[in-house]
Formats: sequence, structure tokens, C-alpha cells
Amino acid sequence: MSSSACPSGDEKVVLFGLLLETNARLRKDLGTALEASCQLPLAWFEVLLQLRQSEDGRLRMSQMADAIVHSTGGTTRLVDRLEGADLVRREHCPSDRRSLFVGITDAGNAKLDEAFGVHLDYLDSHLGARLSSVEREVLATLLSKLNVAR
Amino acid sequence: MSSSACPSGDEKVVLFGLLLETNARLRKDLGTALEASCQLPLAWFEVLLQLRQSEDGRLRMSQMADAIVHSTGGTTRLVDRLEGADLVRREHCPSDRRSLFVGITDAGNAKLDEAFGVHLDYLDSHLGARLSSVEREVLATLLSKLNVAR
DNA sequence: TTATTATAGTTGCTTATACAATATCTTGTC
DNA sequence: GACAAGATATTGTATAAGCAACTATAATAA
Repeated sequence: MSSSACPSGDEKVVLFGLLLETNARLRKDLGTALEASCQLPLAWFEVLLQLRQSEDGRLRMSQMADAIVHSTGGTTRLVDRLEGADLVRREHCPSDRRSLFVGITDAGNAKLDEAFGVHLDYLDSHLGARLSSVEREVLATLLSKLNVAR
Repeated sequence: MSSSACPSGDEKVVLFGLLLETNARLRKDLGTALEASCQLPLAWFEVLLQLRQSEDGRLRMSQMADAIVHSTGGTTRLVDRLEGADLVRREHCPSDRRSLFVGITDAGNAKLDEAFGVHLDYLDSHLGARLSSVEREVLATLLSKLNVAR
């Protein structure tokens, strides 16, 4: 028997569950597709994507950690791997010798372009097929609101 | 310079990025809160929540794996840990001897109730404060559409 | 200046997860 | 009924991520 108050059916609880589940499935599906077609782990794709979307194609380590929502330690290792594969490069920051920039390499750009092919196909079949253009816009707006720092 | 086509600003790409980021932040925040207040890892909470939301308070291992979007192997270990903490119990399935049920224990129910306190506070401050009731409803509808199996 | 405190990034260690191989059981076919 | 094929869960192994401790640098205060 479920306990007294039993808020498991609460509207917000259900919404939160939906967010978790939707995200987990999308990640899993896209990760599988990227890995199969490009041998590119989803985490690597996220790093490259952040760099592409950044102002000048590079971010400081701490900015990257925040953007991909990882710990700084985890980001160090992740960037290590990408750098080992020559997709990314560390550059010293002239104004602060503690700081490092992560920049995308030519190989990284090429790999990202390749991955975009898969990604866009995936998005068409998953987002495009299930939501209308207006719905996607609304969804983006709502998610943005959730993302605002408190 | 970003490469030729540069679809990184594509509306669907941005939407996907928002989904990833929103989810990662929500997970991290709630995980921290639950861990701090209840010593309950988010993954454990998800298991208990699935059981509470299930028909009769139990699920087969494979159903659980699907519900929480983990591999079956990962689910085996996760349930091991919860069982070790006496929050959950494995029961044999009478009709299929390969299959096992995971059921919630009294201690599991108590822990989940405790966690709900934290969870609901969290949801109020994060979902409640940022989205209106109508917006939450719309969001839930849109996410449901994304969750439909192809 | 020097001492203190704060920030940026890395490293050691632990843990959680996925993948592949395996054991057990069920179902279908002959 | 026996055998092949599929389903269910677990185990061995590798990897990836987080946390806390650490190093190096910068900012602040005395």
C-alpha cells in the first residue's frame, strides 16, 4: 500500500519524471546513433558543440565545465581524451596563467560537421516528427525559463 | 571560423541542447538536495519512485530497467545496492522462473516519504517558481509527445 | 611588502554504469 | 518430448564521472 499522503501522482512530480525520462531516452538514442555512425561519444559531441556555439570557438576550462554541467575534474579528463584524439587543443590564457582555453581544431570541426549529419537526421525523426514547429518553439521557451539561474 | 553549413544555430539543435542542459541542471540540483537531506542518491530515489507509481508496488527487473532507462546489468547492480540497504526486496515470479519482481519495503516507503518532502520543496522552488500551472501543463504535454515510442 | 584568502585546473581514489559473455528458463517446432 | 531460438537476469571487465586533496596563480588586506 502506498503511504499516506502519496504525492507520487502530484502534477509537478509527474512533470519532473517526464523530464528525466525524455532526456534519458533522447540521450541514449542520439548517443547510440552518433557512436554507430561517427564513433563519436555523445559527451565528445557536446564539447565540440559548445565550442562551435561559443563566441570565438574557444572556452576556458571552467566555462566548459559549466556549459556541459560536469565537475571540473571530469571536464579535465574529458578534454584530455578529446585532445588525445586531436579534436581539441588547450591554449594558455595570456591574461591569467592559471587559466586555459579549449579550442576546436580543424579535425574537430571536420568531425563535428560529420556528426551534424547524423544529429540533424536524428532530430528530424525525433523532434521534427513528433512536434510541430510551433510546439518546438513553445518547448524551447519553457525550457529556457527552467534554465534561468534562480 | 565555424565551418560552412554551420547548423549549430539550427532551431532543433538549440532545442536539443536546451533539453540536455535543463535536465543536467535539474538532476544535479535535486541530487545534491536529496543527498544532503536524506542521504539518498538520485538514482535510488528514481527506483523508489517507479515502484510507488507502479500498479502494485513492484516491477520486474526488466520493467524497472526500462522505466529508469538503464541497462539491465546496471539495474541489477543498482537494485543490489538498494536491497543491501533494505529499501527494496527481490521476489520470485511464480509464473516465470527467470523473472524477478522488485518490491518496495516498509523502510523503502518510509525513506521515499522522507525524500518527497525534499523533492516537493525542490519542485516548488524550481518548477513552481519559474513556470505557471498552465505552462507546466503544456510542458508535460509536449514532453509526453517526445516520449512516445516511434 | 608580505600574509591571507580565493580561483583555475589537475590528480588520486572510489563508485556507478555500460557492454559483452554467461547461466537459466521459456516457447515454438518438428 | 527434444531441440533450437528467444527471453531474463547476473557477472566480469573497462570506462567515465564525481569528490576531495593538491599545485599554481591571482587578488586582497595588513
